[in-house]
Amino acid sequence: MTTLKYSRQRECIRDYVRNCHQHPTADNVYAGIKEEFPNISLGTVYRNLSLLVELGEITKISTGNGPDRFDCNTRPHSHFICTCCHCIQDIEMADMDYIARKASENFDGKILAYTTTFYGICKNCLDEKNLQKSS
Amino acid sequence: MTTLKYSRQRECIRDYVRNCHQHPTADNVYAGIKEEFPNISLGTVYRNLSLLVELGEITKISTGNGPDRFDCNTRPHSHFICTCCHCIQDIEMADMDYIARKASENFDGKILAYTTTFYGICKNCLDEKNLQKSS
DNA sequence: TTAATATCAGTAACAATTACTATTATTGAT
DNA sequence: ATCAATAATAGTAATTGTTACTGATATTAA
Repeated sequence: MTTLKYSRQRECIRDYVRNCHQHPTADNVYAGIKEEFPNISLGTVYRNLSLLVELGEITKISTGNGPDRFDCNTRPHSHFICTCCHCIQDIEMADMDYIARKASENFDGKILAYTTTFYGICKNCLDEKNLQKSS
Repeated sequence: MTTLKYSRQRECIRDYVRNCHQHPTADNVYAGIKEEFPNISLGTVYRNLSLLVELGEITKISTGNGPDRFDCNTRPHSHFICTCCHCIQDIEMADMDYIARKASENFDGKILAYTTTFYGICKNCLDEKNLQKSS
């Protein structure tokens, strides 16, 4: 077991993710903290992001295509990915573990966790195209 | 619009995925059809796999780490990934659209699709470790 | 202050996938 | 059947996202 040592870079990375509500990529974080740490390395960003994920301080979102994103929201929730502008939004669902309970019914393995990702068109893109949510 | 032309390689790739129920990776497909096409190119496999996905004949599964997998099952369903042996299994869920409806309730975009991925320990791994599903 | 060592910046390596190019196969029209 | 048009191919190079390595630096506890 290797003990954790403080680092200003890590704190900056954590703060950046905490205050960024756009689900930033590693590159976004890298660009975002370049001001404060002009010669920080991209490797340092990656290393600290995965460390923070391990510590449970942030979470990682795999989008399916393109780079992973990071999220300061560590409570269980889902994500919506707009197929039009590729933005990512949080979706809070009333009864999240209904899904796991239902899935367990006809499955003989042990379900420990799950993620749900929704795809569609976000409010902004609907508005731009003058479309309705229900049509 | 570019018209589609027949190719024996593509047919072979489609058949392979159709008959393989292990959710193969591009590499698996590549290896699997090497017998019939000894000098097929990996690029050809990738190109045809994504073409078949576009055509809706197969689906692509992003696992979050490691290469993408492909699935002959095009009906809406979920996947279970064993964190122990890394196998992937289909999970059929009773009321898939209950979830989409529920998520739509407090979301102002238009939800068109969603995927749920479950993580846990599969039956085989539970048995090997003499564990119970509920413990 | 010092010794131990976690973290760093910089860079090289890596794995998965895509793009490029000259050649080959398929197709529809003659 | 032959032929021109062009989609698809094999082979390879390039790209992308991420991780591993290395010698220097920063943090920590004694």
